[in-house]
Amino acid sequence: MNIYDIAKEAGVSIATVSRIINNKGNVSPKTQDKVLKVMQDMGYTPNAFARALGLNSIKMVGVLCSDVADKHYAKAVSIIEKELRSNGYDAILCCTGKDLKDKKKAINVLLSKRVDAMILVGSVFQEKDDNSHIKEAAETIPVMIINGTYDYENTYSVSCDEEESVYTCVKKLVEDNHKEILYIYDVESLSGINKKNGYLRGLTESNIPINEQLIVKCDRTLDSVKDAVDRVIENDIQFSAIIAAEDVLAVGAMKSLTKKRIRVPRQVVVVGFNNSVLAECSTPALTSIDNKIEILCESAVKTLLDVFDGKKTKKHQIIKGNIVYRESFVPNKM
Amino acid sequence: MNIYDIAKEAGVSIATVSRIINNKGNVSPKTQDKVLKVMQDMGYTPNAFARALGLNSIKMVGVLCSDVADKHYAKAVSIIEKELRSNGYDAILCCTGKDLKDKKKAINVLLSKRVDAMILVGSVFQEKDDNSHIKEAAETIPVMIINGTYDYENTYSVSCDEEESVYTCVKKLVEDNHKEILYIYDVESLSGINKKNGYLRGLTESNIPINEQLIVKCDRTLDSVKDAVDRVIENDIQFSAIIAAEDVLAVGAMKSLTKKRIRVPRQVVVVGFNNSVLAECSTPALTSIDNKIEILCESAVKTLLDVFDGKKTKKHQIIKGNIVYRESFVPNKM
DNA sequence: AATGAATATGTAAGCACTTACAATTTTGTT
DNA sequence: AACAAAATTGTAAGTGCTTACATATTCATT
Repeated sequence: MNIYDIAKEAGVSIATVSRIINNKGNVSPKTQDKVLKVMQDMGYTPNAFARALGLNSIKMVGVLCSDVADKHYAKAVSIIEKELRSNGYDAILCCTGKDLKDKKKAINVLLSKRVDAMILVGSVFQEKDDNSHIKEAAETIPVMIINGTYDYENTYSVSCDEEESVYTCVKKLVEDNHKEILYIYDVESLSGINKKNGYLRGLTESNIPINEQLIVKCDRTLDSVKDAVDRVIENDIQFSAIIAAEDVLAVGAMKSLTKKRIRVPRQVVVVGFNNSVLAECSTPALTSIDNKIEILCESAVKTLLDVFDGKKTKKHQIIKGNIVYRESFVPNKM
Repeated sequence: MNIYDIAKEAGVSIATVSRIINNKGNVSPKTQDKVLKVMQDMGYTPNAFARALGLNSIKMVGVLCSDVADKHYAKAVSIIEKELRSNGYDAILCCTGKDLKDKKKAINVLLSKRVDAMILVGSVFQEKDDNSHIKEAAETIPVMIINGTYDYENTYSVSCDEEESVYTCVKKLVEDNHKEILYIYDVESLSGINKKNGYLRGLTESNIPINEQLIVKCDRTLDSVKDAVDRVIENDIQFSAIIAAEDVLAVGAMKSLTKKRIRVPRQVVVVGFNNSVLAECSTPALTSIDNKIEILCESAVKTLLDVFDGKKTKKHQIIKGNIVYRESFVPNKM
C-alpha cells in the first residue's frame, strides 16, 4: 500500500496526501479529515525510505558502542535513545567490541543507511592510536563523542572531567590523612589513563612521592582485580585507601580485602568510579565518583540537534563529576 | 554521489555497478576490478534506502526493549545485536518503558522504517492485559518475543522456563530441609508471576502448606526490598531460605539480613534469578538461577533468519534454566 | 457581477537504487 | 571464417515518496 492507493481512495492527488503526512499546511480542513480517515481505515504507514530519498534525512542516528552489556554504556545508550526519540529521531545501535576494523565496518553500514549523525559511546581509542574511523564518519556526518575527545572538523564531544574528578578525590583522601593510596585501573579504555593522571597530579600537588607499586593494572573482571590486589597485599605493600577507575574494580578489590580480613572502611577506604548499581549493591556500599552520565548524554543529543538546525554550538563540553558518599569511604571533615 | 557517478567514472552502465554492489555475478573480472577501484577511490557508499526501495528489505530488525539500562535486558540486546549484525542485519533500538501507548508509537515508527522483523525484550504484558501492540506489528512482519509468549500468527517466542526453574530450586531447598521459604518478587513483569507459580507448585508437591506471609511483593529497587524484608523479620515470621525473582531483590534482601545480623548462608540461604554481574559482585556471592539469556537470544535470531528464508520453524521454544551455585546457598547433597 | 488575491489542488520531475529484458560481445565449434 | 551458444553489458521501467511549479478554486472587495 502506498501514497497512490490513499490518494485514489480519497479522491485527491498524491501531493495532497503528502502535504497532509508532512503537515505542510495549504490543505483545506475538509480534505485533510477525509484523507486522514482513509489512512486510518486502510492502516497506512508511510514508507520511511522513500521519504528519506526525497527528504535526504531518515531521522536516524547511529550509536556506536563497544558493548551495551556493560552497565555503564547501557545507561548511556538508554538515555541517548530516549532523548533522540523524544525529538523524533531513532537510534541504530551497533556494538562493535574494541576492534578498529569492526568499528569501521559498522560505520560503513551506518553511512550507507544515511544516518543523520553518529554518537560514539566508549569507542574512541587513545590519542596515539588509530582513530581513523572517526575521521571517516565525520567526513560525511556530524560525530558526537561521549566521554572522549578527538579534535576534527564536524566532531563534537561531551565528557566528564575524569582527571579532575579523581584529582579532587585524591585531595579529599589526603585531607583525611591517607598517604598510601592504591590506584587500580584497566587499560581497555582511554579513561583509565585520564583518571591515572588525576591520581598522579593529586599526589604530586600534595607532595606525596609516587610509588609505582601502588599503581595496579588489571582486566575489567572481578577475578583479575582480586588477583591483582591479593598480590599487592601479599607483597606487604602498605595502603590505607583505594581508588578504582571502575566500580567493578572497586568491588573486586573489596572482595580481596574481605577475604584477607581487612575491614572496609575501618582499615582501608575504597572509592569507585561511575556510581553504578553495583556501588549501591555491594557490601559495604561503595562510595563512588558520579560521572553524570545522564547530563552528558542529554547534552550530547541537544548539541547534535542544534548542529542539525545549523546553530552554533560548543564543540567540546566538559562537566565535572562529584563524589557520592556511601559506606566504603566517608571523610571525617565533610 | 550516486551509482551514476560511479558508472560514468568507470565507463560502464549503472546496471553493471549495481550487479557488482550486489554480487550478482555475470560481470567480467576486468570490469569488476575497474568498478571496485573507482568506488574505492571515490569513497562511495551505496544508499541503503534506495536499495531498500528496490529490494523491499532494509536488512534491519527493530528491537523493542522496555529499558536497556536494566543489566539483564542490556545483555539480551547486546547478544541480539551481535547475532543480527553477524548475519548482515542492523538493530534499531527502541526503549519504550512500560507504557502500552509508547510501545505502539515505537512500533509505528519501526513499521514506517519497514524493518524486516521485530524482537521484543521485556515488552510483553500479562495475558489478561492488553497486548494489542504485538498484534499490530505481527500483522505486517514477524515478531519474536524473548521470555514471554503471545500466541498469534506470525509471532514467535523463545523463553526460559521460569516456572520450572523456580520449582526445581524449591525442590532443592526442601531436600536441604528448608521448609519456610520466603519468595520475593516485583510485579512489574509477567515473569515474577511465572516464578511464583513455580514456587507454589514446589511447595505443594512437597506437602508444605503455603504461607501467604512468606510471599512478598515489592518494587525493583534496593530500598523497597530492604523495607519489605525488614517488615517480615520484624513481624517475627520465620524463614530459613529466600528465593528472589531477580538478583537485585536478592541483594536487597541480603542487605536487610546483614543489618539484622542474620548470617548468609549459615542462618538463611538466598537464591537470586538471572545470574547477573550482581550475583558475582555481592557479598556473599549470590547463588542464582541462570536463565540462559545468551542461548535464548541466539536462538531467537536464528529462528528469525529461518523465517526470513521461508523455512519451517518451531513457533515457541522453551529452555530450562539452571542454578549457578555461589556462596549464598550451597546444597549439602549436590 | 467582475476582479484580483489568497487558498487549495494537481502534474511531473526528481531522489538512488534494482532488475527484467534487450542488445552486444566473447567464446567455442565446425 | 561462420555460426550458435554463452557470457557480458546496457536500457528503461519500476520502487514510494517530496516539492517546485502550474492550474484551479474560493473569497473578499469594489
